[in-house]
Amino acid sequence: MKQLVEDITKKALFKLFKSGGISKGPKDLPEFDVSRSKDPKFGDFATNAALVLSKELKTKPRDLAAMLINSIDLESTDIERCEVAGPGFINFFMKPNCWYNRLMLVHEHKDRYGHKKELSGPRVLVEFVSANPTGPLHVGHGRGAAVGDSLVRLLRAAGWNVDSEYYVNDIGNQMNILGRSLWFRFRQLQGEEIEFPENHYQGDYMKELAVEFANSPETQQIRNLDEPECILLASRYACRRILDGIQEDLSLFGVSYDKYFSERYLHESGRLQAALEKLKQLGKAEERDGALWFFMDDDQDEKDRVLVRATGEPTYFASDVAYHTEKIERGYDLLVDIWGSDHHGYVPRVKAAIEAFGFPSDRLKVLLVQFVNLIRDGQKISMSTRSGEFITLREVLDEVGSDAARFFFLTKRSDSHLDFDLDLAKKQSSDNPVYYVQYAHARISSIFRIAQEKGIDADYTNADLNILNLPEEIALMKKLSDFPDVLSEAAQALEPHRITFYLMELAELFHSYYHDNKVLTEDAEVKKARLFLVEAIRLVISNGLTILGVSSPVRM
RNA sequence: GCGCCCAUAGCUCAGUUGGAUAGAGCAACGGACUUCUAAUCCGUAGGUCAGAGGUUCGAAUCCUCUUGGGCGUGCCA
Repeated sequence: MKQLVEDITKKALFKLFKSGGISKGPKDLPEFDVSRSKDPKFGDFATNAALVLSKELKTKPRDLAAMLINSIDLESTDIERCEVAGPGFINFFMKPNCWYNRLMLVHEHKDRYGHKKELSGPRVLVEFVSANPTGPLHVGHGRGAAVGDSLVRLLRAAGWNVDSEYYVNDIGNQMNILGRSLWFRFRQLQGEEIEFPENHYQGDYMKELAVEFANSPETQQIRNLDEPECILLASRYACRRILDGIQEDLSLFGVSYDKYFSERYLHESGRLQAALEKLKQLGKAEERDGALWFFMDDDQDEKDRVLVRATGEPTYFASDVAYHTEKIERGYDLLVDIWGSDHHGYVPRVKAAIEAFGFPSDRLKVLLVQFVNLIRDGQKISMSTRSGEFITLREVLDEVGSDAARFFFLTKRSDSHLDFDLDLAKKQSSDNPVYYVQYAHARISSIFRIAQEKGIDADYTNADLNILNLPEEIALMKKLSDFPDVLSEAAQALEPHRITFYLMELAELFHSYYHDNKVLTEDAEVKKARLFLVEAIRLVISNGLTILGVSSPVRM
C-alpha cells in the first residue's frame, strides 16, 4: 500500500517535471519515504518527499508540496485528498471504500495473505544454531533457533528463495575431547578407577550416554582396537547421539532444517585443502613459523590469522573459509549467519576470506544474537557446556512450552541483551503476551463455533461491507491492510520481531472492538459484515503466528 | 590498551532505517462479567531517551567525547 502512495508521488513529480515546474525528474532525485501516519489527523500516509527534495530543486518545501499535490490526479486513485502539513509533509487521506477492497483481499488470499505471490527476493541460505554436538542445547541456543527459524519463515513468506542449514562441527579438537570424555565415563562404568579430566565434558548427560554406549553394538568392536581408535569410536558415537538429541529438541521447538552440513565432509572431500591451496595461489596465504597464515589487509582485520597450525591441524577458521566459499559456490546470493555475539570478532575474518575469493563481502550478513541471562530466584545463572552447568532448552520447553518461549524470544530485537527469568516465565504464563494474541484467535474461532452450536447462520458471503463504518472497524481494516507492508519490511530488515509487535497491536484493536460490539447480532446484515471482518482478523493473526512458529489455538 | 555491541517509565522491552505531541506489557491505583471466552476491556499515574557538544528544516535515531555495562582481542571452539 505504501508502494501505491510512493508511485503516485513519483508520477506527480514526473508530471511536474514534464510541465517545467521543476528542473529534475524522479530518476535524478534522491529517494524519499512514505510512512504510515501515527495520528489520524495526519491522514493515512505521509511522505517527506518535498522536504527531502527541496534543496535539490531549489524550492521551498511547502511550496514544492503544494505543487506536487496539484499534480496528483485524485480521480484515478484511492486517495480522497492531500494536505500540506508542518514543515512540508504531504498527508494522504484514503477513500473509505479502499479499505473494503483491502479487506476483501484478505479473504481472497487467506493463508497466503501478505505473502508475495512469486519468488522475487534473492536466493539466500540462513545458517543458525550450529551448536557443537558436545552437549544438549541450552537457552541461549533457543534464542538463536527462534530467531533463525522465524527469519526463514518470514523470508519465504516475503517471496525469497530460502534454504536453512545447521553447520555441524563434527571433527577437530572438541570432538576428540568429547570422545575422551565418553571413553573415560565408559571405563569408569566398567569399574576402573580413573580420574575424570577437569577440562572435559563434566555434565551428567555424558554418564547417561556412557551407559547407552556400553549397551550399544559399537562396544563389541572395542576389544580389537587400541585406545586412540576407541576414543574415535566413542567420539563418533557421542556426536551422533547428541546430534539426535539436538534435532529432537529443535523439533519440539518447531524448528527444522533443509540440511545439516558436516564439517568432516569439508575435510574428507578435500574441499578444505582445495580452499587453502587457492588462497596460497592468490597470494593471500603463506607459511610462516611452520604454520599457514591468512594475510589480512589493514582494512579487513587487525592482524593475520592462522589457517593451519604448526601441528598440521587446520583451525576452525580454515573450515569456515572453506564452508562459506562453498556456500557461495552453491549459488546463494546472500548468506545469513546467526551467531552468538561472543563470536563477533570473527566477522571481519570470514568477510575477508569471502573477499579473497573474489566475492563482495556483503554477500555475508551476520546477525549477532546477544547472550541470554538466565535468572532464577533473582540470581543470574552462569552457563557452560564444559562444566556441565546450564539450563537446557528442553527444560525451558517443558516448563513454559514452545509457544511462550518462541514468542518471548521474538519480542526483543536480537542484538540486545535479554534476561530470561525462569520464575517469571512460569508464573507469567497466563499473562504472557503470546496468550493475548492467541486469545484473540481463540475468541474469533469460538464465535463461529458458537454459531454452529446454536444453529445461527454464520455465512458471510455477499456481506455488505459499507455497514462497517465504526471508527474501530475502519481502524481494524487499516491495520489488516498494513500486514503485507509489515511483512516485506521485516524481511528486508531481517527482523522477525516486527511481526510480533504487529500482532500485539492487531490483537489489542480486536479485543477492544470485541468487548464493545457483538458480532452475532440480531441484524443479519450487520452480523454478516462483522463476521467477514472478524474472520479476516483471524486469518491475519494465524498467518502472523505461523511466521513466528507459534500455534493458533481455536479454544483456550 | 585496542575493537564490536548496548544504555529509553519502578521492571522487561518497542520505536516504521532522520520525521510531526517518545509507545506497549508487567508492577501500582480506580472502575467494568445476567452478554459471541474477564487469559478481556476502560481509566489514572509514571520520562532530562545515561551525560555533554556537533551535523540540519527536524535527532532517542547520524558524528565526536565522557560515564557505565556486556563481549572480544589464542597456532581454543
